[in-house]
Amino acid sequence: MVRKTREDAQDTRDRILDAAILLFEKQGVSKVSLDAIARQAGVTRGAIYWHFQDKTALFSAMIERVVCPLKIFREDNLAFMERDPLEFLRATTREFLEKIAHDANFRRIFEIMWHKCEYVGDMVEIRRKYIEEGESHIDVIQKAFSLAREKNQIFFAMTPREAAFGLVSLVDGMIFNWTKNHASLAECRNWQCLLDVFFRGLSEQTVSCAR
Amino acid sequence: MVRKTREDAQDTRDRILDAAILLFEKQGVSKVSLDAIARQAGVTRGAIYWHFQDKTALFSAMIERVVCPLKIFREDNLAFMERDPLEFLRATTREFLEKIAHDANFRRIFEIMWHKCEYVGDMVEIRRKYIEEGESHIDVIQKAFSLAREKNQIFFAMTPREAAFGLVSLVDGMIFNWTKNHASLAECRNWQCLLDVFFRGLSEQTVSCAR
DNA sequence: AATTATACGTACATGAATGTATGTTAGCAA
DNA sequence: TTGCTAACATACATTCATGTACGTATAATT
Repeated sequence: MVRKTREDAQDTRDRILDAAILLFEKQGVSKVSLDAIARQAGVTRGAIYWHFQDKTALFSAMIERVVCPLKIFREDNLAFMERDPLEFLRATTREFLEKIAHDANFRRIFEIMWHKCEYVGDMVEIRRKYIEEGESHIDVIQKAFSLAREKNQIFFAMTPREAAFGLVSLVDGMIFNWTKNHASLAECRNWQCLLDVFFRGLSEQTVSCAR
Repeated sequence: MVRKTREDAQDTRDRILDAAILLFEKQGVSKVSLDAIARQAGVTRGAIYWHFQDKTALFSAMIERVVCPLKIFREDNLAFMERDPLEFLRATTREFLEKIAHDANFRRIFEIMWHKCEYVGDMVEIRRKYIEEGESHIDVIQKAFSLAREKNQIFFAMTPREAAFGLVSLVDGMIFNWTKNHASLAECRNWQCLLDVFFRGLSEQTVSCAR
């Protein structure tokens, strides 16, 4: 048994990545050996070294497979931002949180990235590439806040940069505590309220009262 | 050279922990060998195994040394909470953030704990013990929110538990993004504003206007 | 049909980290 | 002053993960 068809090979690759998610979540990225991943996937290390250059590349591919199809900041979404930046902020944030809440594999990825991984060496670059640029890149949030204020959708005293930092921090913190222990997973059901708290608090009081 | 005095031994122990902080931050907890720590501290592995049972115990001691003298939730502070819960929340949060902002060694600990450490096995228990219970244990925050509402200091629609989760998430997220890349460290100068945003947004609008 | 490249499995060589066992010296108590 | 033990250093055994070289059979290509 060797030399599978292309689809079989793709399936093997996927099984390797699935096995990696499982083991990384259980034992942490650095403590999982390639042999353990191989055995979990029902193959040998040879298969892993065929599909991936090394453990880092495997990790990177694992992230990429889940993050890339998301594409929150794809082009049509950017058009959405131009049209209604405030709703864009709410919608993308909601979409992101909903995804984490309901997509188990997606949530596992974040559990790994936030709690079962050490960001040193190549890992720093990987995080920057897939998470910051792909998901919550603060520049986009900042621009949306800037536009929202220009369009008189919301008024706030701080800079758009600071507002963006605040929103990202709140969301990141929620996900962080959310994925930390599954116990608090249920409590986060009404993250919507907490987002409302942020946006309401961000608005100046005149606006808050006028509403 | 052997058999130092008791003070020398304590100094050796401290130097080992300092070396561990340095290397953990640079290379991540799991990638740092005990030999590397020993060499950085100017001793051998023998010294480490004398002072600590193993790497996990060393890590635990490293955290404990920095976290324990903090004691945000010590008894007099709990009395403070009973007296003025809302100010207690603001003050402890501020104290905590100030500490991280200005105490380099303290910040390094959090950089390690949030970005250079994998929480599996024993590490889960260590995090729970020193960080959750010692720093931002949500139960205390929750109780403060509950008291603040009883004393008519603040009105909010959600449960105290949810409010506490929100505050902890915001602070955690700020620290997370703060320690992630030192670039955003400067941006967090006005975290005070972001906390105001949260507390203002938390308040019902009637109160917000009345103020 | 023959060839070639693919998709792995197998085997080995290397290095590195851990734990422990044992040595050694100098403070400290009697 | 003599043990005794604290505070390490040294040495060794074991395990384990990695990388690579090589084998191999089959799908794809020609």
